[in-house]
Amino acid sequence: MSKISVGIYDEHKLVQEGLNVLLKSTKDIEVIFKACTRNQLIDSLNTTPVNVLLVNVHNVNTSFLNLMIQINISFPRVKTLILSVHDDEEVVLKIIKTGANGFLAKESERNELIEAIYTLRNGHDYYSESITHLLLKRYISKIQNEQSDGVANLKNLSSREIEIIELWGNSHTNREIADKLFISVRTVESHKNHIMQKLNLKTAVDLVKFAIKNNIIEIQ
Amino acid sequence: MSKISVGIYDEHKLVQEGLNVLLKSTKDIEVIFKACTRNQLIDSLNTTPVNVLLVNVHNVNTSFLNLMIQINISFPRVKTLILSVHDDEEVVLKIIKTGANGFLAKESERNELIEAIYTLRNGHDYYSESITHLLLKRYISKIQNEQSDGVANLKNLSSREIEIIELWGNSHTNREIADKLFISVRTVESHKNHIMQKLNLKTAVDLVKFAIKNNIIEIQ
DNA sequence: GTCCAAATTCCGTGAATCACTTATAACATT
DNA sequence: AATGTTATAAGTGATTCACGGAATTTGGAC
Repeated sequence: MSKISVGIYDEHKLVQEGLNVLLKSTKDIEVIFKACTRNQLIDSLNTTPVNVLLVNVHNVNTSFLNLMIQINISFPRVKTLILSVHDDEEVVLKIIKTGANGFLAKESERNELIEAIYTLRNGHDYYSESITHLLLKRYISKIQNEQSDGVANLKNLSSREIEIIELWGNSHTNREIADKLFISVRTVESHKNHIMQKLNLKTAVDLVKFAIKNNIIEIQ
Repeated sequence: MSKISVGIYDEHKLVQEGLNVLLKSTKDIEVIFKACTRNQLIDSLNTTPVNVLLVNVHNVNTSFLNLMIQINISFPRVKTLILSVHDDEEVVLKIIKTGANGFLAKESERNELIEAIYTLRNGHDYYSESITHLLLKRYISKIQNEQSDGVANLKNLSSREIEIIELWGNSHTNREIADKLFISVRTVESHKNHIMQKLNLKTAVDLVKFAIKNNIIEIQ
């Protein structure tokens, strides 16, 4: 197997050099370029689209995120490995959303860096343990809350009211609902009004959102 | 620290006994009851709400999932640890959604079982490695796809039309949208009509669903 | 430049829905 | 008996929908 080509992007020259030294002693890895600015980085990638791009991010702002999105779209074969001291959920999520293939948290050491680079070259993603924990925690609480929300907030609504939202949420008009339930259109309206009051919603759009969030209706 | 009380639920007597033997030799763990049927299980939990409930699931069907939901709601302090040979994403997700606190895949061994029980008793969740990988993979692809999905289906809509849906989807009335964009209410209506035609949608509810699916609007 | 298709703007009309209020009977809770 | 919730229904005026037509602008294609 040929060597793994790596590019380094870091705005701090010194840190960049440090990373370079860390990698230099591994003979399967070859650092092809080191970039300090965005233009340098794009230029370097255009001439040599490396296997793995090591990105050390200091400030996670919109322009950085856009840069990452651009790179991941323009150079899909270049695997991006993020190095960041930021480990709060929001930031990590934002970065991963840009399409990053790996993420090393601040406690990662040299051997983990090497391992991550190998993993990325082999086509897999690598996230260091604290990051996976973070994501998992969030994901699990997310999918579990989908459920419990679906039970909790609904307790205020009567079964008839839920029935109305279900039908309406499945694209039936008030007329159709009324016919189906053998009640008048006005009653259907009344039920909906009560629901809106109970849930303190402004528009019909809000009600649809609520119904989706609480698994009363589905997005097909 | 007092012993960890454990309940075992397994429909197969033999397997149940096997689990019991595995735990018996650990002196910090005390198996309080073993249940074969749902009624037995509920009764046992009512008399002794154990620290950890070990559930070996054979068939993941709706009635099992409902049982788990019921238990996790009725006995929030009982931590449920799922044992399952099923490791396909759908099944695992369904089970975790019931509120399970831990999940051991088929390749887990005795020491992992013990570790998981300790972890649960200490108030944390435990998911064996293959499960965390599964979930992470799904989650990451999910949050990364949120990005690209938002671009695709919209190509038929003009930018003005998208603007309209965005505002409308964020709970603005036609009147508000008209004022904001300095156009008449009728124009707003026209745009929405065009959109409905283009996308072949029946009701406003459908449009909300479309907008959510395509990340034009968010469920907060 | 000319022409065409699409985008954007606006309106008419009648039906449907919304927002807010009132009201009654049934039923459960206290 | 008093109170509260639910399900039902309606009045009224404002808003929105559904369907139609139409004028103006804009961006390409020829």
